[in-house]
Amino acid sequence: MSKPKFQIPTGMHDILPQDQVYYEKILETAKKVFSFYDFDKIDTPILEDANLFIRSVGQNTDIVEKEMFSLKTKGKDILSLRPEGTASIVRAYIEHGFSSLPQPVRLWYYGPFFRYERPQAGRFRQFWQFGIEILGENDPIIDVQSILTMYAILHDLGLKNLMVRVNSIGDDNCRPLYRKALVKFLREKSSSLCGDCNRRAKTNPLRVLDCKNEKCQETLSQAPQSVDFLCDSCKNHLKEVLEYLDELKVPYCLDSKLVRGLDYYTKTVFEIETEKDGVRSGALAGGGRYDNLVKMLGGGDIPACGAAAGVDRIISAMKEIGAKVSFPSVPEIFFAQIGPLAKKKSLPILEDLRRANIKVGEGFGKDSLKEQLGKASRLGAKVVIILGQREALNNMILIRNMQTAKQVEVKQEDIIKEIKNVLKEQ
RNA sequence: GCGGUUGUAGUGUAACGGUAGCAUACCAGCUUGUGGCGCUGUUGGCGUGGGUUCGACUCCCACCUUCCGCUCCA
Repeated sequence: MSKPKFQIPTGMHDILPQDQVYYEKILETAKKVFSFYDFDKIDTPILEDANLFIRSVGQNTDIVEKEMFSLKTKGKDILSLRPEGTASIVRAYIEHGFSSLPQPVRLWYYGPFFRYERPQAGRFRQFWQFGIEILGENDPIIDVQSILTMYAILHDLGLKNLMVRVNSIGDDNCRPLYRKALVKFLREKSSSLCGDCNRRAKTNPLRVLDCKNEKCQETLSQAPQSVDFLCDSCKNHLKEVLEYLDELKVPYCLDSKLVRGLDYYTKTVFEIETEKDGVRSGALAGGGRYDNLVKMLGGGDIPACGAAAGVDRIISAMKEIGAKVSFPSVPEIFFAQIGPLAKKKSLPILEDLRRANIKVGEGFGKDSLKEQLGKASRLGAKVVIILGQREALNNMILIRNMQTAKQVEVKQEDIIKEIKNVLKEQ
């Protein structure tokens, strides 16, 4: 009979113990910033009604067209593994009547997201994101707070050469005008654009601007720019955003070609990446304003703004620059036991140590003292406490200093006190 | 979805159309109450399925997987 062989599904990965420190470090850093800016945590389910994403992210986006993991329940509902966070949070905002809370409502989240794509650098089918949403306020300072919150976290993680790219894609008043002008331009230049661009010119013209093809970029450098078409209110909004950014001295640039692949954005859009000598990392975080989404999903006329960051990508960036993360502390104390009676008494003693908040390792499963001391040594323990048959009978216990190889015998009831003394001396 | 790339013990790596080595880790010993080393030994592998062949880890095909690029995004 052959052994069954299971493999992790495409694009998924195990987060092994040695990588957990990175995830913890990022979460911890993010939490500090979130707490300072008064964000509250929210968790939403990993599965949602597929239509929630189709409505919000957009029917014609790649995410919806080909990247959703969907399934049908026994009740015939179509559910999808969440491909992003904003839609669920807006749903929760509406469903729980958050509009009756003091506005704006500031929320943060952290968790796994899923997109059915071909895996490649910084891209997986299950990936981790943290993000924020600020709902119920349309002041441009909120946009800048979203940017700043993400920037601060990346900065605090030690990432260098961060660059914020900002753009405005207008609103329902002015975007159609821009779109029209762009389509006209694309049609005129269609012979000097690649096939992909021509296809996208029809389905989602704004995204032609993203094309990586050099020849297309050359042509597109003369394309109309969205900022030139903004209506007065959008223009002012952008102007204020940039003014706040100037005050902050955050490195940023206005990138007229920055458009995002989700349909719900209005006005401000942004991405944060690292950029050194013209080499760009690709987005580590991104977001923008979405003033129409709450209404689109059945809520009130609530403006909002948000951002999300890719944890896996941040980790690659951290590893590239050799960012320091602290590894979990190894126990300084090791417990060794000899003989059946001592072994029986060992668990209660360990419990006493745990209650006294003393971290201690053990070598149960290895019964020879030699092996246990070997393990203690390899772990780097400074002190080993030894309970043998003799000590167990006399209610005594040995404390061995691993550096000096000296050991003393103390009463079992004094073990906590004695250990604390020894640790103090270290 | 398209293009390229990858697949040999847990990990890292060899070789060959004819019985798969090496290193490291793990486990067990080195006489049973005292140290990381050392020595000895054991366990464990050709991604899957077909085809060619007397014989395939090796050649061919398909699929799966890995990584990279396109698409797109975090």
